[in-house]
Formats: sequence, structure tokens, C-alpha cells
Amino acid sequence: MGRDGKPTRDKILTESKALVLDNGFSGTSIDQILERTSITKGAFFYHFKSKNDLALALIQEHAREDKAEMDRALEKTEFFRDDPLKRLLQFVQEFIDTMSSLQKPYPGCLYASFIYEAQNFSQEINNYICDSISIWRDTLKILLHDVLREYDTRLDVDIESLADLFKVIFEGAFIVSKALDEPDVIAKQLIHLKNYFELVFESKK
Amino acid sequence: MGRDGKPTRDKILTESKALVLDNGFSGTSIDQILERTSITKGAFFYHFKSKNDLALALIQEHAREDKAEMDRALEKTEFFRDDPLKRLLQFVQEFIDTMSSLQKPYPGCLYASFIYEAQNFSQEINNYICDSISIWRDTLKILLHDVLREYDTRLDVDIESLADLFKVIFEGAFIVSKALDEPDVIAKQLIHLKNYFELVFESKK
DNA sequence: AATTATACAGACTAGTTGGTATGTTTAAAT
DNA sequence: ATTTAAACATACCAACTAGTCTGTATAATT
Repeated sequence: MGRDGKPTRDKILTESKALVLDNGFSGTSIDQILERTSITKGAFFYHFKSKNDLALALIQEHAREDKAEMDRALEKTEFFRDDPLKRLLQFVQEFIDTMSSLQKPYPGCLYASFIYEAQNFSQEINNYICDSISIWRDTLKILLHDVLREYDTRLDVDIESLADLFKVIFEGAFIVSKALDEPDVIAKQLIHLKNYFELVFESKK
Repeated sequence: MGRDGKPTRDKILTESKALVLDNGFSGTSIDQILERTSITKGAFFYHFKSKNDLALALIQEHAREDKAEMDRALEKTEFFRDDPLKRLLQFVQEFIDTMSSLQKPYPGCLYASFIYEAQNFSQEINNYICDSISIWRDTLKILLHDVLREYDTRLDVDIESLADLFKVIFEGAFIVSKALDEPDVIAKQLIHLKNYFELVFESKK
């Protein structure tokens, strides 16, 4: 009954995400999206009942991919579970590897883009962003507490904010990388995060 | 000849900056600005020949204040010039102090806001942002090289990216702070930067 | 007091915006 | 072959957008 709409919907999401990261959500018109996807208004409003509905779908999709990347890195580092610090360091290294082969600056993060025009969005969307970033905090907190069971810290550190530091550096690096048009900023900043982890923890005597 | 227009112009800049940080630049209409400032279209377009002209003025003004804060912190830490590490740490501490008394999340940074809709702006504006962030890099590089003359590093660090880390953490902390609606994120993240500086440098033997 | 340039007020416009209404095509199920 | 619902296409609209135009108030200068 009718043809398959998923490719169209996916195309809309992919192209509009790219447009939003360049122009902002308010700065991206539906007509622009239609041009990039070579579809028409009828098709667009068949898949999304409003522009705000597209925003919600964009964030949900981004949150899905975001969490998937986190889980992938978690799985790949399970091998080091016996040494929680090694695991933590390798966890960061996974993202260094991903980010060190960029030719152009990373297009950026939808969370950040949306946060800087948060008043245009429904509370539902803003909650979604809040929850998604909290997941990183909670996950990193677990990894850090595992480390603390076997390591001391060379100075007093607040673990919750140390968990946040991961996303903080990512988001900040995106912005500086885009501003300076230097793709390698992101990987280089993540190396400093890894350095900090290496320096702040020491084996219990 | 005619009355003083500076208060009006300043009011436009102040209110539109606040609006832009909440709604994005494209998401902020001139009518919104008129409502917030209680002026009329005639007054607005007397002071700014176009909306893009306002964008340029906003960035220039923000860059001015941004640099002023940096210079203020530099001056306040000149006292520690004999110990470059102490000076660097105190430099960071100055911003920790400023950011630790926030009741609401810091409204954010115009550079970041603009970067996420960069395609809507002229090259002149984007260059302005690039130059402004480069100033932080260059200034921190000087402070760091001063440190390196009297200290060793506990592990290999790239100085240029270490200089960038300052703005990276600031920008990232703004976003996470806004997303989670937690004002204290910024100061806490800056403390980690200070920690990192403390840990990475050690006195030459 | 008259002049003059500055600083603003407010009605107006052409183009763009998100969104709708109605019709048409597609392809699986009967 | 016919039906049927999903997947589009296209013309259209009201509201909003940035920007203009013409007129008026203000205050220092002559």
C-alpha cells in the first residue's frame, strides 16, 4: 500500500541536519530543505507535521546516534575492564582516533546549535537535550568511580564535574575548531583530557 | 544638533545581545528588538543600516568586552610575574571567581552562537570571530612559554592546543551549563583546567 | 529667533515564511 | 482488474520579515 517513505524521511533528516549546523534552525527555511532534498512541500509535511516536529525528530535522531557512539566506545574498551584507568584512557582514545582523521572541521553538535536558540523550541526538546547530556555525565561517573576504587587522586577533584569535562571539551573543541577552521583542534583537545586523567590518578600504595 | 543617540544605540546592542543568546540571530526579529527596547523602526535603522550591520556591531562590541576581560585578568596577575606558573594559575582563578557567583546559567557567548549559523553572516564577521579567538590562543601561548622557561612538563604536551584549552573549556562549559540549567558548571570546569596546569608543570631540577 | 543636522516616529511595501487544501501517483492486498 | 492507503505534487494563503519613505521632534549653532 503506497511506496516506501523511509528513504525520503531519512534524506530530509540528513540534509536538514547539515543545513541546521551551518545556518541554525531558525536560519534554515523549509524551502531550503526542499531544494537540498529535491522533494516538495507535500512530501515534507507528510513526514513532519510542523517545523517544530522536524526539530524534535532531529534531536531524537542525533541523541540516538550520540548514545550509539558512546555505547560503541564502551564496548570496545570492555577488554580493559580489569584496569579501570586503562579503560577510561582507552575510552577517550577511541574518540581521539575518530576525530584525528578529519579533513574539514567537524560539522558540530545539534545540542549546542539548539541550546543557542533554546527559546524557539518546546520544553520537550530542551528536556531531550538535557537528558542526553546527562547520560554522558552518568556514564562517565560510573567509569570514574571504577577508577577511584583502585586509584587515588593526586589532588582533590569533584567527580561529577570531572565526568562533565568530557562533553565540555567536545563541545568547546567543536566551536573553536569551526571558528578557526582547524579540523585537528578536536583530537588535540581530547588528548589533553586524556593527559589530565593520566595525571590526576595514581595507584594506591 | 539633535539629541544624544548613544543611549539608544547601547540599549539596542544590550537587548539584542540577550535576545540573540536565547533565540539565535536568525531567530531574533527586528520587531522583537523594537518591543524589548521600546523604540521604533525608524530609530533602529537610523543606528544600523541593516540587520547584518547589527550582527557586525554585536560581534565587535562582544570582542571588545571579551578582550577587556582578558586584559583585566592579565593586569591583576602581573603581581605574580616572577613566578609564571603562579601567574597562570591566578589568571585562571580570576575567571573562576567571576563565574562562581552566578545565580542563573551564564547567558553564553556570541562567538558560539554565531559560529552555529556562520553561513548567514558575511566573511567579515566570521573573520572577526576567528581573530578574537586567536587572541586568546596567542596570549595564553605567551603565558605558557613563560612557564616553560622555569618549569618542565610531566608529559609531552602541545603548547598551542594547551593554549586553546582555555577557550575550549569556557565554550564547552557554557553549553553544558545552559543545557543542564546548572550555573556552577562553568566555575567547576575552570577548576579542572587549573588542576591540569598544576599537574602538568613541575619545577626544573 | 532662525537655522540645521541629528535622532527618532510610524505608515507602508515587496518578498519570504511556515503551513494548508486538494489532487495525483505508487504499489501492495483483495 | 480493482481497491485502498500510503507517499507524494502543486497551487495557494495569511502572517511575518527586513527594509524604505516621509515626516517630526530635539538641541546645539548662528
